Amino acid sequence: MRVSRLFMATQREVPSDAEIPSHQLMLRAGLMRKVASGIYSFMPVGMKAYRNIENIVREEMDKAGAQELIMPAVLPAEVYMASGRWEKFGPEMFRLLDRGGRQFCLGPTHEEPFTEAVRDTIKSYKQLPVTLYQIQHKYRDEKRPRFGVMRSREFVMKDAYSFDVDEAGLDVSYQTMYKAYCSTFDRLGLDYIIVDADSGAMGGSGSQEFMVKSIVGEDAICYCSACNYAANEEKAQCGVPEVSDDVKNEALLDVEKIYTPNVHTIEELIEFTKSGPEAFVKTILYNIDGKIVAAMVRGDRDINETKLGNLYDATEMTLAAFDDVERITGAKVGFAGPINLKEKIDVIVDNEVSVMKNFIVGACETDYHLKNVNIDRDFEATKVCDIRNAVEGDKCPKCGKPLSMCRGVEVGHIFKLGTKYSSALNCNYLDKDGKENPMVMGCYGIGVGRTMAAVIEQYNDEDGIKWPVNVAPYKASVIPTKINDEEIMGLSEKIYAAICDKNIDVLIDDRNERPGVKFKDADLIGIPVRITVGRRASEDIVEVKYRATGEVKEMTSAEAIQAVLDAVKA
RNA sequence: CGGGGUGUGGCUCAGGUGGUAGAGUGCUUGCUUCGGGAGCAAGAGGCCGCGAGUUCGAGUCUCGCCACUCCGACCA
Repeated sequence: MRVSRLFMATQREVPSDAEIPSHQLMLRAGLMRKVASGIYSFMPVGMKAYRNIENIVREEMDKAGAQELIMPAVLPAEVYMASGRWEKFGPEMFRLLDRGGRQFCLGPTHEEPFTEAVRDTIKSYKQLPVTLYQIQHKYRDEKRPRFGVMRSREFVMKDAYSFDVDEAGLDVSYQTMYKAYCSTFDRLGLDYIIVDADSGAMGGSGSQEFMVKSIVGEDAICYCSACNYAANEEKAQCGVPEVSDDVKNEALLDVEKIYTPNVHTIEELIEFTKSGPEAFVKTILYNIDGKIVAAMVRGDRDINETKLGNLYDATEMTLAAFDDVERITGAKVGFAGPINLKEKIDVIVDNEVSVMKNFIVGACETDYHLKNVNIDRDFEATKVCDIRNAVEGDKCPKCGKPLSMCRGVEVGHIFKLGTKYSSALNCNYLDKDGKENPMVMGCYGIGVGRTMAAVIEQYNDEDGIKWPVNVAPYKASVIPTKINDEEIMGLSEKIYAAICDKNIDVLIDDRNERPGVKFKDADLIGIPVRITVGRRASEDIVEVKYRATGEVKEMTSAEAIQAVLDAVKA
C-alpha cells in the first residue's frame, strides 16, 4: 500500500477523552473514530489489525473443529422470551420496533438463537457433539462505556456454543475450547492468566476467564504464586480462618451498650472508638428479589454480592432501601446489628466472623452500638458461609499460601452452561434407547476489539504501538528519505515490489514529507520492520530498524527483503 | 441510577466584569530546507452543543434540554 493513497490520519495530540494508553493510541494512530459513546468506526489500518486478530481466532476455532456460521444481529423478542432473558436483560438490551410494532432487539449474546438452530436441526445422539461459532457484532447498552473498545456498546465477539449428549461430552468440548483459547492468545502474543470465574445464576458447573494482566483492567484477580490457583475476585473462596489459641481461649465479655451519636459509617466508628476496623462487624441489609436479607462481614471487608446473591439464586439484588432498613432494625441507617434480627429476616454471616470474639456491632437503636458481642451467645445466624471478597494475603484455597492480587482485562470466557437453555427451549435429542434428553451446552466468547486493545496495552511505548507481527496491519514499511531522488525511489520501489510479491502487507511511504514525519508515523502505527532507503541507496545499502527492539542494521536490499520474510515467519 | 466536569475551525485549547471570533497544530499554495513531527510568507476553514429568556447588543448572564466525560453503583 502506498501511504500517499492510504486513508489514514494520525494525530500528534492525545485526544482529550482518552485515558488509557490503548485508547489514546488507537485514536492517535487513526485506527478508529468515535461515533457515539461506546460506539466506534474502524478505519482501514485499524481494520487490518482487527481482521488479523479475527482470522487467528477463526483459524483456531476451525482447527478445534468448530463450524462457523452467522446469525442476525436483529432478533425478534420471542427468541429471548422463552429463556426469560427478554425481561432479565433489562435496559442493557437495545430494543426496537418494526413498522408493524413488533418487538425486536439487537442481540447482546446468542445462546437462544443457537439453541433454536440446533434444536431444529439435530434430533439424534448420532449427530452430536457439535460446536458452532460466529464472529459478529454484539449490542449491549452498557451503563458506562469506558476506555474506548475495552467496554463498548457495540463490539465484535467470537461466540461459540457446544452441544453434547452428557456432562462427560461437555467436558471434552470444553477442554477442546480451552486449548484453542490458549493457542489463540499465545499466537496474539498476550501474557494472560486463566482464572476460575463465577458461574452464578447461569447455574453451570464451571467457568474460566482468560485475563490479560493490566493495571487498567476492570476485574480484580486473586492468584497464588506458590501453586497455580487463580480466580476472579468474585469467585475466590475464603474459608474459615484459623485462629490462635489466644483468641480461642479469650473469655467472652459482657455485652456493653455504647453511645455513638451520629456515627454511621465504619470510618466514623474507627475514629470514635479508636479501635481498628477488625474489631467491628458490619451488618448490611440487601434486597434480594424483594426479600430483605442481612449480611455480616468484618468491618474492613467488602461483601461479595455475587457470593451472597448465589445463595438465593438472585436475579436482582440491591442494597435495601433506607425505609426498609429503618423498619426492620428500628433504627436509622448505620446502626443495624444482628441481635434478634433472625426472627425477622435471614442473617448470613461470613466465615471469618464466626471465629471473632467480643466484637462491636450496631445496636438496632439510633446512636448506639454494642460492644463485646459474640456469635451464638448473643445472636443466631441463619447461615455461616463465605460472602466476602478475597483480599491480598488471604490463604490460597488450594495450597494455603498467601494470595496475591492484580487487575486484568477479560479477553475470553469459557463456560459450562449445562441444560439451562436446552431445557428452556426444548433442545433435545433422542438417545440410543429412544429416550429424549436435553443437550448439554457450553458457551465460549472472545471479545475481538477488547483483545486488540489488550494487545496494544501490552505492546506500546512513548512513540506508539509495537504490534506483534501476527497482528500488525502492515509487517514492514519502506521509507524513501527523498521522493524526488531517482536512485532512492528506484531502490525503494524495487524492495516494495519484492515484498508485495511474497504476499506480505507492506507500506511504501511515498509522501512528499520529511523523513522524520514518516518515522514518527511508522512508529505510531506500530509497523514491526522499517526499511529506510537514503544516503547509501547507490551502494544498494539500506537501514533496517525493528520496532520491537529498536535494533538497527545496515544491509543490502536483498538482505532487507529477507529480513522481512524472516520476521513474518517467526 | 447518584455525584462532579466539559461542550468554541479536523485535533488540543484560550476567550476578567456583555460590544463584529483567537492561538497552536493539521490542511492548501509558494520559496528555502531535507535521516526523528523544519523555517518564512500567503490562504481556506466557525449555527461558539440545542432551545427559550434578559438586553440596543449574548461565546460571555438566566432557565430548560441534549451530548460527551470522570468517580461510584451495576455488568450474561
